[in-house]
Amino acid sequence: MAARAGVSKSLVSLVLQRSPRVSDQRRQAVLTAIQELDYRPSTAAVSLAGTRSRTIGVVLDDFRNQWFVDLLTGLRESLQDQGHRLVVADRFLNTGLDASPVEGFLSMRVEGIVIAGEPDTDLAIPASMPVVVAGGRATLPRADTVANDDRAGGRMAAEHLLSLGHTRIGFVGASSAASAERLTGLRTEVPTVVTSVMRGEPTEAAGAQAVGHLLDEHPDVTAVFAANDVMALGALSALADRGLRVPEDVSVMGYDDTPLAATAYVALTSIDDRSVEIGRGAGERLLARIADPTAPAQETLVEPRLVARRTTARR
Amino acid sequence: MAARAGVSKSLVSLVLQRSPRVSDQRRQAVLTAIQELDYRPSTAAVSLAGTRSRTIGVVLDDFRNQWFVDLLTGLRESLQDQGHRLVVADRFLNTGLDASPVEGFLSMRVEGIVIAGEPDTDLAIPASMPVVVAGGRATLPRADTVANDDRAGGRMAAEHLLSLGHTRIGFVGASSAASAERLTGLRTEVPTVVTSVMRGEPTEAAGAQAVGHLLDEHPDVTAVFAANDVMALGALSALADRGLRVPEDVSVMGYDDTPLAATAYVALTSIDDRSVEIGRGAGERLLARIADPTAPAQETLVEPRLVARRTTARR
DNA sequence: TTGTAAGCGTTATCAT
DNA sequence: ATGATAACGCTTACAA
Repeated sequence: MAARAGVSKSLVSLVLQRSPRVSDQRRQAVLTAIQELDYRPSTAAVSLAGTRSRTIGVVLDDFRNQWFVDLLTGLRESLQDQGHRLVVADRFLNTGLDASPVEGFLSMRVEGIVIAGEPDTDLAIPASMPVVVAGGRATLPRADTVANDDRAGGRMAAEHLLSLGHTRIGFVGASSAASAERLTGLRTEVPTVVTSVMRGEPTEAAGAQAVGHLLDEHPDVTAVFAANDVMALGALSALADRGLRVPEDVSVMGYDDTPLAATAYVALTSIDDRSVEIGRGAGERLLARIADPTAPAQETLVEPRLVARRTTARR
Repeated sequence: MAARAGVSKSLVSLVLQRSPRVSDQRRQAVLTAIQELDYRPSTAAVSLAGTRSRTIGVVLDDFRNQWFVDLLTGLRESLQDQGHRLVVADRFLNTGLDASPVEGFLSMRVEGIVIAGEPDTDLAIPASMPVVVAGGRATLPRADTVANDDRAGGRMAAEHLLSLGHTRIGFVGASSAASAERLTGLRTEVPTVVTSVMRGEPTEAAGAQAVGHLLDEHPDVTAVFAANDVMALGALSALADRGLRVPEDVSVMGYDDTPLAATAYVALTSIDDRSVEIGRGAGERLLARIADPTAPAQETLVEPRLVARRTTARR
């Protein structure tokens, strides 16, 4: 390549790395040659020859969870802007070629890994690899963690419903750590809360069933806090099926502030888990970890935020 | 590395490539050495030394459009299973480092690119790069295209509504090619269709507004076909605001069969655009294109499928 | 079937 | 400020 500019490869390399120790004249020569040849440095060669790959791997637990969109935004702000390339994979993206997404990342010699969501315990990440878990509750052995403060979110939900005059408050959840934490938060403010916690995944069906049980046992409940938006949606269905109006008869709120909740049609009051912030924080932690691999693992909690919409109203 | 197995690098290479011309004995030796050393071939070195990168780039127009999840599933089936690595980027994923996701892909020496959704016209893809547009209407110059047959979908919507006894049918859309095609399909079966097409993006708000106009002018409409699920959602809102029940007073259907439509709460009748199938098809086309770069660009239409749910009912 | 040696396109270390 | 040269970790003829 470099022949075109009439200089050595080393000089090209220096220009590419924006080194200041290059005369403007030579720099220009190289730059024009790059233009003319439509030249792009081979990432393969760069990461092979260089000391760092400048690449960070992001493992998504599931592309269907939309919160990763915001998480990525945050990660970009803290990582990409520092000159790192982001490579995204979900649990299945390159299986077959690799046993797990992590395999692929290791082959790519990524400098660090972000696990978005609940980490698979059997991910087999070498101890030397900097890792941060973003948004997941389960903490990986030596990994930093940046997550939503679910307990604070539960308290916020309580405060919101109390401020609207509700006293008979119900909770519907499932068997996840997040659900449990959110209930704990709620309970600190509303000790009298009545609950219906389903076993298994927090699905729409589970939400519908749970709210059914709840109302069977406590028909006087005037507000329901669901462990997440999907369950809240199930609750809305079940309530409608029973002829109960939301929010006139029963107030409903969810958690996560998913796009679903934000639609005008659903307009669900929810707790925003601040995914962008979590992403940014995770990126920063990862950089710190890379800079100092011996630093002790840290757990950061991000304060959530209430988003009031149409499904909650004054009693 | 290879020293551990007591063989040459070439032999290791052969084993890695699953070459049959290796004695079982040596192969075993290499395999155990790999285990013991926890060795992983460097993708950088592999793609630098090899003739092919075995990598395909996928450009998503927007991570917020969930249909790419299914598209990826299809792509995996046709591409990944053929030994190709998938690298996903959206329009913003690595900008800053690269001018566009395509820049990054070129640096990675991808063997082909899949544009998922509407292609940015200024993507600047070299003529020599195999490209297929998956799911987008706008066709890139020399690119193959695999897309949903929107016109057929429009006809299906018509048949569905007609079979339910509707005769006064309305359409709400926006200014996108897909919207126009879907209307065209509808119109072939229902020439008397009344329409309300908004300028701009097909958003929930646009859907609500459009259905408002439609009912103002044609209060006798008994069924509304929206250009997509999001607009349909807007329509549902507007209808509810007017005190009209769905489907008792008005039937509503959308297009795309998004996760939203599939929820029990919304239960929207929709047209499934068969994204998995589109992904698989796009992958196959891309492989064909790579195999024969001179082949003329082809346009493939995938037949959609009606998914009847609660928002449409017999008149 | 296995080994040898020459690259692949960069960066990095010395020189100059 | 610039260049020569040796890596980087593989693949791929070509030899043996």
